[in-house]
Amino acid sequence: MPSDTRSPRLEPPILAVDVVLLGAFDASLWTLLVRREVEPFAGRWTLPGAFVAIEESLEEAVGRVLATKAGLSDVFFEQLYTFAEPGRDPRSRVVSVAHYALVDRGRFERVAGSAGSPRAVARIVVPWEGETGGSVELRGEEGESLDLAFDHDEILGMAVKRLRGKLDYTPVGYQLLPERFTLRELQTVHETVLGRPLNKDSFRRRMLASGDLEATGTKQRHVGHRPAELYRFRRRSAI
Amino acid sequence: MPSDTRSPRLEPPILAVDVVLLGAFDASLWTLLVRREVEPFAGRWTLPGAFVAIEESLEEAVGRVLATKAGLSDVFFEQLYTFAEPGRDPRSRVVSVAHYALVDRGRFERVAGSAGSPRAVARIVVPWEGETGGSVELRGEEGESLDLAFDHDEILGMAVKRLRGKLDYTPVGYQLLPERFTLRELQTVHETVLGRPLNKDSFRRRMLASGDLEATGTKQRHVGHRPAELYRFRRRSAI
DNA sequence: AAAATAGTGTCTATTAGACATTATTGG
DNA sequence: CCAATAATGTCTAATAGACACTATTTT
Repeated sequence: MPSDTRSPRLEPPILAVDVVLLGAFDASLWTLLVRREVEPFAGRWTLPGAFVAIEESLEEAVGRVLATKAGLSDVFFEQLYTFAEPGRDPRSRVVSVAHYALVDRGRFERVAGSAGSPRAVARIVVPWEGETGGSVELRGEEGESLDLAFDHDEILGMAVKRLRGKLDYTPVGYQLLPERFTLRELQTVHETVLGRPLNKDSFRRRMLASGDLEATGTKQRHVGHRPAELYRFRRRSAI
Repeated sequence: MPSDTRSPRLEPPILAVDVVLLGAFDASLWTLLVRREVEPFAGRWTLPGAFVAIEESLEEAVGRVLATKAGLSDVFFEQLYTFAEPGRDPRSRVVSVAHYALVDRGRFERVAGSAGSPRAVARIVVPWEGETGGSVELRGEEGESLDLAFDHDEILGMAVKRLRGKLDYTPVGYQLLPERFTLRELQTVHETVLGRPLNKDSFRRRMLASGDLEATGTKQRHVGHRPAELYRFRRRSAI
């Protein structure tokens, strides 16, 4: 809310949200795409998104996108970045507040399973290490390369970079797992997000020392080897 | 850019940028405020901001705010977060893309020195530790408490939190120092931002090992003690 | 019993913190 | 010479990585 009364002519942009829905399994990050029906970029793939309604908050709009395009509710998500270049949409000025959302494998695959609808899941191939950042590549079901419309490749790259950065010092990784999980599953999720192997012993110690984990007292079953303890994520108490 | 053609009625919000201009010296973070002339909140303090013009990028708008309200050019800044709650401006829906900008003490004080204009510098008092986050307090010249209009206190708190988070793993701290600086000055800036003392030896080693520093070969002068080497920030080479 | 992974214990390497010592300037 | 801070060297504590060994399940 600027107090500048001498500012240039006002621009009434269209406000939108785009959502990078992420899952982490089978040694890859995965995301949900929808096929665009209308021009421009008709027939091309995009991130799921929607225009923000009057009197609707960004969070409500994201919730609506997740419900409408993915059939999901109660999903963890966070604001990522706002994309507002004047030329990013050839029609008119569209300001998109990008978000990323995280779900566990089961929920992600249920979204993917609803065939026939104009959506797809794509495997994300990250060609850079650490938090270097940059573009990522997308592969469809047959391993074919997928191109995104608008600046959505940039949004996707930023989502991966942000997730990698947040993984170490926030409890964001738990959002990619079901309620109960083993330490090995947690490590695999971290390795998938970070794109590199982690030391098992050190990872174990670090996670158990974090205070974020609570043993459920139950173990895996029918796994063909010694079953691992199942843990639950416990929100850090204040202080 | 959503492909959802069934979305609800579109809302043409007003797009704005707000800028948290930060300096770090005298054991505090400082920020620039402007006095609001018009209703609502006439007479109250706000962050400097402006509406975004048609065909103007967010970066251009931020540059314009820094030039107009602070007389600064070539300032480091980054996008912080987008505030879009429908009720945050009582007039109409204003979506503000908040940014934070960093300058060294000299540049900050030159901004502050232009008296008479409806602006002020305020000392930021952070009542929380680490990256807990939350509100911060503002103190004017005589130590009086300053209240901000709109949700600008929330923006300010988020800027401090973000800066603390980025300090350790990005070269953002150098933006708060002039081109040449001593290791002690760098440490003082870090301590000011983080709000806690740092171990001198460990800080020295860490900074020198980072590869971000280049000794200029010149030293401080007339300092009443052994003069320290002056360093320059060197951008990390790619790879 | 064999296969496979979970979980523990211990040693080593790396990094951070503490502290003593020397170095270099202004007064 | 004295005061003050820079810069170096060394010891110790904490943390991460490596690896051996034991434990518990299914087949």
